[in-house]
Amino acid sequence: MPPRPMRRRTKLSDGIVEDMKRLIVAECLKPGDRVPSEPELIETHGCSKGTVREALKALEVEGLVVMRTGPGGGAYLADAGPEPAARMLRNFLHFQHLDGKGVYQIRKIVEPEVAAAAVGRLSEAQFAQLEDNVVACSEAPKSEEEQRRQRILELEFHNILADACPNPLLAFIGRFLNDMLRDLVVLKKAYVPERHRFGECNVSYHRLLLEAYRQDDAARVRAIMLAHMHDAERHMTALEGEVANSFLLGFPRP
Amino acid sequence: MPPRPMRRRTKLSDGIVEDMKRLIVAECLKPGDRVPSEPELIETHGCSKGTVREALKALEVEGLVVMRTGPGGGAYLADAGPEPAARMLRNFLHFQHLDGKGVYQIRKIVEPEVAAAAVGRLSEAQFAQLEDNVVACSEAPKSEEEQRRQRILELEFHNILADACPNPLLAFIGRFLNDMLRDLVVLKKAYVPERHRFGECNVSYHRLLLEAYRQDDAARVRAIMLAHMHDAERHMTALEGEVANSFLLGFPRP
DNA sequence: CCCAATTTGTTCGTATGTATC
DNA sequence: AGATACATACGAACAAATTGG
Repeated sequence: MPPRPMRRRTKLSDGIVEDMKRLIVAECLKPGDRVPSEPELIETHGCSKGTVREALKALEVEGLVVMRTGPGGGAYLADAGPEPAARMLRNFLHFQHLDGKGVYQIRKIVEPEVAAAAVGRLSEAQFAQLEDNVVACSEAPKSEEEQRRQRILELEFHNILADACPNPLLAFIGRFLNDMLRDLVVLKKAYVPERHRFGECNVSYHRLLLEAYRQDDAARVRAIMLAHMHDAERHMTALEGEVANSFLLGFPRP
Repeated sequence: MPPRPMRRRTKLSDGIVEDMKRLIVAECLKPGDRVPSEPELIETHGCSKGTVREALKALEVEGLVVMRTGPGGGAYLADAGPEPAARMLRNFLHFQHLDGKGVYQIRKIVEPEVAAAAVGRLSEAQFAQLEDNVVACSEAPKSEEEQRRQRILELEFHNILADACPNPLLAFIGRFLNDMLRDLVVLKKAYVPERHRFGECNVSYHRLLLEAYRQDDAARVRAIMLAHMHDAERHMTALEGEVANSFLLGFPRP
């Protein structure tokens, strides 16, 4: 009786992926650690090179490993950063429809929480970044392109706050929303004077936030951010024509 | 001048993945549509089977395509459900540390918003599901195992509300948090009588919610849910020993 | 700077399973 | 039932990249 007449329902490579994940948790592997190389996996799983390559590819797409060539190369555990999760979330939203109103429905509740959580956790370097950001956003834009870059800079202000947020999932959500808005802003041709007023409002809110942060006043930070979000939503919905419904390709990176 | 002497920096399969994504957005492909099959991709990209298989595998992991064997088989576009994004988010959180307190920090702001957004959008079938859920959770559990299943059922109550939430991203976050808590509950040995009181509190909140939903009272729904979350957090933190720090393996599906 | 070793990246040929007609 | 079309898997080879002597 042959040992392997068992009908297989799942793909071989999926089983290898499962085994690798189990190995990672079982051995408490940390980022930078080596995981079994192609020849080793071929031996341990008794399958061919192409199959283990598919499994490694899957883990690579999930952001769990990075592959390196050459001696000492192979698959190394990579701490899955936020990028793969954000990419999948964009894939998911590509087939849904999420408009600017939907983004702000979440942002209005998330950003105040992120901002409040960052109180007392801002390093001197981050304070400096925030101040630089405010002054850079205060300068009058000389061109439409410059105005667009300022708008992206304004979003960067919020990302700095997310950096200081100790809750990793909350920070992820905040950053994801910011990136989403950044994607929208490049695809939108807004009425320029209107956008100028928008920018002036934003930077004034940012100044107020900075002041409240210096006083470690969490309640005030939260209140200012909430007002900021309501105001931004108002501007956004006033400007918005339609929304980008293709998040599939990654965001344009500057 | 040959068309392809360009030095390649990225893997061949990654380029194919990019091309496929561009094709999807360019042709406005919808779920169920066919994408080029292995032989076609071999032809169009001038590479071998193994390479296109890696590319297809990557798209499969991202949840963008499903593969079918047999005649008429091949790669078909699948509307990327929430599962791949949730999986990646778990990968990400595996290397961070997120405790129950962190989960509830987000849940306290997300669930009231989800609940309020569901007001006026519950179908009759969903009302029936919610009512069935409440009565199922009202019965006194006869065993610890049954109590555990009731706790999972209570989370299902919130997932039904997320189903009725029209904001896809907000619903995703709510469901993700629920799944996370479901993962925690199976890994935790809680003090049984304490958990019993916990369950009674939960179901009474659910009853209040159901009542407010019948009256389409969004403000009351939001207020009840907020109180519910605060109460649940209190119970949770009282019960919690440690937290699962390995979300890598998928959630156990009942 | 080149050479050699090591490991991934890629190709081809072939065989098998599976679903459709 | 048989033929067809496609994914799945195996194995052997070669190419490219990286490291260290």
